[in-house]
Amino acid sequence: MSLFLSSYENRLDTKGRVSVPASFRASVSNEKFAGVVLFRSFTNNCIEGMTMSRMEQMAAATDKMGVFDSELDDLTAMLFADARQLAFDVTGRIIIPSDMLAHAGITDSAIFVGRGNSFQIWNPDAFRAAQEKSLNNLRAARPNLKIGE
Amino acid sequence: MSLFLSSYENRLDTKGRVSVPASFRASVSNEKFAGVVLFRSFTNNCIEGMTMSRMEQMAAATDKMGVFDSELDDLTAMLFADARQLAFDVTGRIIIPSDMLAHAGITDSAIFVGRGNSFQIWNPDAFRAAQEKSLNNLRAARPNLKIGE
DNA sequence: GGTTTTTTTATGGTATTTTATGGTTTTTGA
DNA sequence: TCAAAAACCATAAAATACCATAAAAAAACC
Repeated sequence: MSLFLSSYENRLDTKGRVSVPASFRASVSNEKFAGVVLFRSFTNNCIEGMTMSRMEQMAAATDKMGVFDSELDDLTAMLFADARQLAFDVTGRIIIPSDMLAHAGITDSAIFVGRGNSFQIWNPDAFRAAQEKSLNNLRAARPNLKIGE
Repeated sequence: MSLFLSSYENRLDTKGRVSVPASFRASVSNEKFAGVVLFRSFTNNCIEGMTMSRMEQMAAATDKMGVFDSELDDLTAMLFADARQLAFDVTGRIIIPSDMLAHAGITDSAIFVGRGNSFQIWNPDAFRAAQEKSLNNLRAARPNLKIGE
């Protein structure tokens, strides 16, 4: 799977359709499902997005936990119950459900934000503010990311 | 097997018929049994649903427990004795048995809730309350789900 | 290097199909 | 024979596919 990189701001039309950035579509192009899976973020006021195969990996990961585990309940409730699979139309657009738009405070335009193996969709202004905050957090405390094991 | 994602609220008609959401039917479409298996949840006031092949996986998983385990007795009683297989009619509807409706408190409408490899059927109001609770739980403590090994 | 041409991408509107849902008729089986 | 279940038919609403154009990016050209 190729990575979701960079940020792209696109307009919503009257029917709520919005183009998924071409470069994101390219990242999905060799998936069997030609579209994306979205769900409301429970950490930010934004929408989380990923490929279907990534979602299937999530399901496989939950299978390794106990089937009747109560912690798992909450997680699968938000991950799967809230998720929507949205196919691209011919020109590469999706219609973001209105409850998700409300959650993210998106009205007339949305910004698609690359997150590596996934992406997010934000209200453009809210994103810029959050981005500023992330920068300050990182300056205050350098993260401990290791590439070699 | 494709995943059960998202939530769909559908009405029951006077005869108790309710449409299984089209996307759920799609998840079942390459199964040999064109329908679903339901049983009463013993963790929530709802109905558990899955494909026949998932049910077979469950049977295989119970084999890993001791044959004369007393927990297994109760589990298999609910899983297999209580389970009903319901075929879709031409338009994709099923009739949910009345004891299951009573268990879930479903009267005039039901919400089909994706859970990844399975799904649930809830009273819509009860589901929304439970969902709110899950969201709060997750916000309080971020779950630790790892996809890489 | 700058200009023109071509291609890709984003966006707007319309037509078609699918889906949910209500009702009626036929079949089954007790 | 009668009631319950299954099959059949019809329709409105929602979702999806289709077509057409404008804007932007990339490529080709001088």
